[in-house]
Amino acid sequence: MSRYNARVTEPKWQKAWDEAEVFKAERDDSREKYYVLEMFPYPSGRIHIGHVRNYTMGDVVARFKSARGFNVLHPMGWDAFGMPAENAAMENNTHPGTWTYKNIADMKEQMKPLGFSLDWTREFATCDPEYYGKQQAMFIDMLDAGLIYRKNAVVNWDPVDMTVLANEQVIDGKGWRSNAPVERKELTQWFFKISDYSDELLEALDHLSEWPEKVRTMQKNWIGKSQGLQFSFDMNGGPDGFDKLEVYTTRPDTLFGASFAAVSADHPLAKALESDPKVAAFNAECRRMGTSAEEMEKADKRGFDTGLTVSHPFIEGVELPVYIANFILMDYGTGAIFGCPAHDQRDLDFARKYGLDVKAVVSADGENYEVGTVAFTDPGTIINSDFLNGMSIDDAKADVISRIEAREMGKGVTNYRLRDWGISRQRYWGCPIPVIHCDTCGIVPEKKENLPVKLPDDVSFDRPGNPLDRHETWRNVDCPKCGAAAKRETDTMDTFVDSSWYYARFTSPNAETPTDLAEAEYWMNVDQYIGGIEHAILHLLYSRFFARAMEKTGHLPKSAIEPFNALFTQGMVTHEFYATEKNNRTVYHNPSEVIRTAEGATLRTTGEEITVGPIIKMSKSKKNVVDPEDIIDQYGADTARWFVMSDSPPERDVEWTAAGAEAAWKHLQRIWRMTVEIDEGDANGTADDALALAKATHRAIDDVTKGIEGFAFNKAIAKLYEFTNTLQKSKAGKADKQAAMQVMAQLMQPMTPHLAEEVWALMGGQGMVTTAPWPVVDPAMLVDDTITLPIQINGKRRSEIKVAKDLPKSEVEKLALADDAVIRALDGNAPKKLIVVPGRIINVVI
RNA sequence: GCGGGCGUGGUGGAAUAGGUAGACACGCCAGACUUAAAAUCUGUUGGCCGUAUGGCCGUGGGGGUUCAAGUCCCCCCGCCCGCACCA
Repeated sequence: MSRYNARVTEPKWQKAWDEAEVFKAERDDSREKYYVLEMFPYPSGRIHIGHVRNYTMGDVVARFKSARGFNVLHPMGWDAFGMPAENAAMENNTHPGTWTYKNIADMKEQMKPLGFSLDWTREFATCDPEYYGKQQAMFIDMLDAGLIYRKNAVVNWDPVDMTVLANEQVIDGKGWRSNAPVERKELTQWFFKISDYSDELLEALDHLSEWPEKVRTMQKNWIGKSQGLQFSFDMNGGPDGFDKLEVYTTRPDTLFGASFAAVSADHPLAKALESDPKVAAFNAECRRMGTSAEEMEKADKRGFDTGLTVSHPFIEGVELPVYIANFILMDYGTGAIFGCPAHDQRDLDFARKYGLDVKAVVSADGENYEVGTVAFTDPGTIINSDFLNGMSIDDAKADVISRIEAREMGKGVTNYRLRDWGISRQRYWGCPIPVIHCDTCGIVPEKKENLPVKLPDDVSFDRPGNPLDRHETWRNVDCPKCGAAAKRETDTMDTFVDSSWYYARFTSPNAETPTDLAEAEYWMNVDQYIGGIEHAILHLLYSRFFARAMEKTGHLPKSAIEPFNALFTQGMVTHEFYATEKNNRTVYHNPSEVIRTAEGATLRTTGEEITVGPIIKMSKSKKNVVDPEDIIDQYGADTARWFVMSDSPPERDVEWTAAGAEAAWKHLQRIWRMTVEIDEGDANGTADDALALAKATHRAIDDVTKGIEGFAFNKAIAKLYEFTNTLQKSKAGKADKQAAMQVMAQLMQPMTPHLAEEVWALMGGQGMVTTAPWPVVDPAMLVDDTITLPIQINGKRRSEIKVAKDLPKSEVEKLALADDAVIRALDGNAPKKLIVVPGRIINVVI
């Protein structure tokens, strides 16, 4: 019996597809298009089994839609700018570009054998000058359109390396290389005005019906629309220019419970008080935390009593102390708050720590009570609040706002948590911001005909900091406007900018302009976008904004402002990890170095005992990565593809196990064996068997189609297993089995295209299965005349009866009461209740 | 800390709209084939009690609604993702 040899078969079919150019996408206005896109990878150098899963999902959809007659666009490219290239440059003394393009070549080499239906003619990398030059052109247009501006913002500053650090490079408040405590430093930075679109981005979420609810909720919360009150307290004893303190609150109803006011350490007031060394020291301490919100919120609540007070607007003679506090974000609201400890947990923690009053002003039952360690944040009635007493929270909010407005102390405002998008990066390996700073003309965009502003190649990474800053010939240019000596902007763009429009570039990857509107009109939107849940907020929100900004500047049609029609977020691939201890240091081992048994694990080379760690996301640092190349070498691409699609639902994490891969391989071998057996098999069979097989075939078509359409690939595969079992046991004749096996090949094609081609060819299929139309289900073949109804007695399943599909309810009741188990249970009595759910279940209540 | 999600046999998981919990697969066990092993095929397999008909218990834990709860409601626990300069 011939064994299926993936190593020979897979390259053969890949060559055939290439030669027939079956995956090349071309605009054809007479055909309906379908655009499938997986989030493009960062070229780290190795593909990862997580990539295989991501791209296989996209490939299944692409191949399925293609079989369904759509004109499919399924492109691939590289998210190629970013810090790892610079880190590699520092470590290995290579140029980031050399490193990146080598990685791209390596990864492409690893992806090709997987047989994805990708149109490689559209490939690009975001670090190609042809790509980032178009991005610069759009930057200039967006600057003209008022979508970009400059303002001061804080960055993590490493005082030893004299460089800006990313949040992930700050570890416990220290620089990752220098180990020096980081400082917060203000720099003038470039921003996209995403906040202009806060409300629109929020409203439009409601129409993204094919996005996961959880992603929409996360974005909604991120945008964080709130109705609140912005008003000024009169301040007592403040420094010059600080006779007022402006605060923002979403709980004006709790104003009578206020017991303190607090400002951020970055607030102008806090800075103005820094002549006091104690204030300066406290502020410096707060600023030592790095810039991430997470760090600030996790830190112990701490405050500094400034000795200043503010007057309560409604309670004569009451003054509240003003603190500088480490948990107030300067970026949200006004950077200053009033604290009502009874009804906000952070304020309560703070108040308990500093011995401030805690007065309940909202009560569930209208009665007064003592607040313990948990703030009361539920709805209720206002108490202890003078003219607000007895009101609901909403009425009290409205009342306080109107009174404050009447006294001209402030006003009700709509506030958003969403901040403008800071895109300045003080780094080399990114898209240069195409502007020039001229002493006379100010900020002048580069002339479009001079684009791209290319990154200079002659740079060194032997010292920290941005090489562009010290590159004199690159930096010193003539002002495009007046011709005087001027300086180029040395900040480059956040890599999120690169990934905010690549989907649009794929529709016309060689256009002289950023997009070709006719192509964009035809191919946009992305019909199915697939990627990791970790991108739920930033990448997806930025892309939604950027599409709008592109539309405003004429680079996308109006119809494409919401670029992703459907979104699917897939889970990670996980694996247990292996560790040994050496000299008190943990050493991690790759799964390929390990012999794993049911009891434990040993090192392949030395037989040393190994600790088996929990199942976690595959990561380089824990070395628990499985190399797809090894899997392909051992079993072939189809096995890898089949395995990552089977078992786990795609939105959930999947654990890579050697046993699972082995099982996938066995199944594919079994399919091939069956194919050969059918080919060599008996022509004779009965009509009954033929009908049963045909029914099973149509059942399989229906199930697999629904499975793929619903992104339930694991269920589609389970149905294919069932169909395989049925087909193997079938006594139908050769022609009938061949027909069934052809359908099997068609249904398997999206998952295991190479094997499917081979099966299709041997079973006499016309042409390639990759280009064959999807099989059509005959609904008449799905119908069964009789159904089995379970009988419950008091809610527990005790028996079952077979009845005709459309037997009337009264007849079903009679049959149920005649059932042995029911007669026994009733013991001559009448049932209390008899519930018949047609087609579903019978429940006899005794 | 805040926001979002997930939790079902030994394992991965299935279960339209509240209606048979455990489809399908792995593993285990038993059998067939084989000198033997591998491969393959067949069968069994949630736990406990029972020779058996059968009974009880079971979807992270606790409570509730219902004729009926994995599914709905309340409380709790554990794990994962994000938190704006990682990509």
